[in-house]
Amino acid sequence: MIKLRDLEYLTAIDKYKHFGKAAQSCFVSQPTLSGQLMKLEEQLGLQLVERHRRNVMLTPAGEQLVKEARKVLQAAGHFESCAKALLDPFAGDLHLGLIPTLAPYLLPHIMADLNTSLPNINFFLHENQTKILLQQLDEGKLDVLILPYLADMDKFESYKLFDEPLMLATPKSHRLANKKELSLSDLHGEKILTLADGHCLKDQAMGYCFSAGAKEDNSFQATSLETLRHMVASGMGITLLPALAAQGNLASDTIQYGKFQSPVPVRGISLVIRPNYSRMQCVRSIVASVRKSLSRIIT
Amino acid sequence: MIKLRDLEYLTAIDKYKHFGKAAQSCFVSQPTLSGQLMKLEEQLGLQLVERHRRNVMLTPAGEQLVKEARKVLQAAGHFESCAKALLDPFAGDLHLGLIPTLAPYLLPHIMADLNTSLPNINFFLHENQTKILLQQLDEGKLDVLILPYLADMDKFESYKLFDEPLMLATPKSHRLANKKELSLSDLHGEKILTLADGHCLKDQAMGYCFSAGAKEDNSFQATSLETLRHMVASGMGITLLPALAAQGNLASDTIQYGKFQSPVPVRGISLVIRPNYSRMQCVRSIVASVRKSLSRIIT
DNA sequence: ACTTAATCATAGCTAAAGCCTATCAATTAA
DNA sequence: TTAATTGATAGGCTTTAGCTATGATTAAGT
Repeated sequence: MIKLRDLEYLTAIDKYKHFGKAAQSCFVSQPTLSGQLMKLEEQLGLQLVERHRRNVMLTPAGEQLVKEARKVLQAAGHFESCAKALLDPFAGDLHLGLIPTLAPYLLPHIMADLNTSLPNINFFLHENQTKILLQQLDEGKLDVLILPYLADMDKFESYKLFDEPLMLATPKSHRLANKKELSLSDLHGEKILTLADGHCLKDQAMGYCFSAGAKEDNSFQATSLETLRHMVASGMGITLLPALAAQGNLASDTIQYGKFQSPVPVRGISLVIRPNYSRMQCVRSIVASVRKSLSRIIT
Repeated sequence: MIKLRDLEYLTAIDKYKHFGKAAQSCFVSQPTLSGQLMKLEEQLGLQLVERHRRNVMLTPAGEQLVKEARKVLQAAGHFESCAKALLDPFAGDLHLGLIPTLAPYLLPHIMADLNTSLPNINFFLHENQTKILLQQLDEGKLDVLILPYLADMDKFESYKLFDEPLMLATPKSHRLANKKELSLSDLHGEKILTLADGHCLKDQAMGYCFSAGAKEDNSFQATSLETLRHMVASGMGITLLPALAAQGNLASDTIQYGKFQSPVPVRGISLVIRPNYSRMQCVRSIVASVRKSLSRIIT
């Protein structure tokens, strides 16, 4: 295998036509350059340099190979400068995965801050259900997920970002619409509208509801939170909505959003990465940025 | 300095996503590849590979640098294949220098054979006076000279090709035109037309003439053998012409070419190269080819 | 749950290679 | 003839790329 150093020696000889000066330019002794060049010639099986006391010159083969050598060294130099440019741990592309019940409500609150604190990171956003996100994270297609951390994700590493309260969404006409001091136990006997299977929010929300004695309304399953919200708005039933989705008074004329008193049902939103993920500095910045953004919103 | 071997390891990891298999493809042990890759990462200051038991993947930086690495390796490969192509000692360009009193008369006799015996050599022909040719040979602008070898060329290496007799060129009307058993001493008292200074033929021819008691006609100096021939043809005088220039019966209706009896005046034509010239095999072929070509012409 | 297999990292060693200083040999210039 | 220049040679030192053996961790199978 050719060595890059030898190619440097060769180009230096071509430049200086003098072993001593060429060696000096390579910061080695003259015997070193002399010896290595001879080895290279032996290795290639052809003479590259014509040696005379007064006059060193390249053979035709040497001339031609110097051109090739320069190309190789140029490519190697590009490799190194490329590596140097990549040294900035706060630069490059980053693929961020979020679940559908979080992305549209969270992103408006965090992206501005993220782009400010990590100006050289290009965020690519991916919206999918938990299972798919985890698989893509594992495959390396995604770098970072933001989703509720569950026990079965213990092969990954997670950083808690915030707890998102679940709020009760009711039609204005509903009996719970104007109740103060709302508690989970108030759900007893209610039928709850839910999302379709696969959305982790469904499992979490129904977990709270079951334990409170409420039941799932099996007559319909919404494919998105917005569908769910519209169903509540049109009086079809009640549901639990994450705080961020309830915020902003969407359909506030027809829907009442109620806060639960303690124990407040929440879903814990975490940032999830592969263990050994290479850009930990970046991850720490993201965690800090999102926490800061959220602290202004979730009390 | 980056090492090409490390770049091979990196691309192998990219290909196999598996240290053991990548190492096998590079014909090294797994710990070797593992260690070298870690060194590379440390050297660049950035992580290239995300290591998991089940799943090895490149970091974004790694992905990008693998592309650069491939370019470097491709250039290196081209260097080596280029070297292999140059291995053939009987291929490539060769710059051949000849003097003006030889080139037009010798080349027709030798080029066909040279091109046959060295089909992959591209001969570039250069016609100049001895002094210039020697300087260009020394500078490496020329590879091989064909000219009369003189004592002051002892810093070069020479191979005798043939002895070219010098013939007497006279107008048909000249007193020596029809003389049989021509001898140098017959030149006694004659005035000899000569070439301009700088042509080595002038010095050689006049050397023979002086020692025979002839003198130089200072009224004119020809700049080429053809001019000289025309001057003889038009009755302006006599001169010595090299046999190859006299051959072919040029202007044979007006000029008589006479052979000298022994001692025959000759100029010894040699092939001259730099000592240590890299393509000796080629030189030997040229010498052999020219000698063979000439043996058919000069008796 | 325990065992086995797979896989990458670590430790310790060896051999080769690159580099150095000192010196030689050959040439050129004074 | 002498001194200076220049590339090659000799011998030794240090680094490093490579190996084998082993450890640690995870995935999978019984």
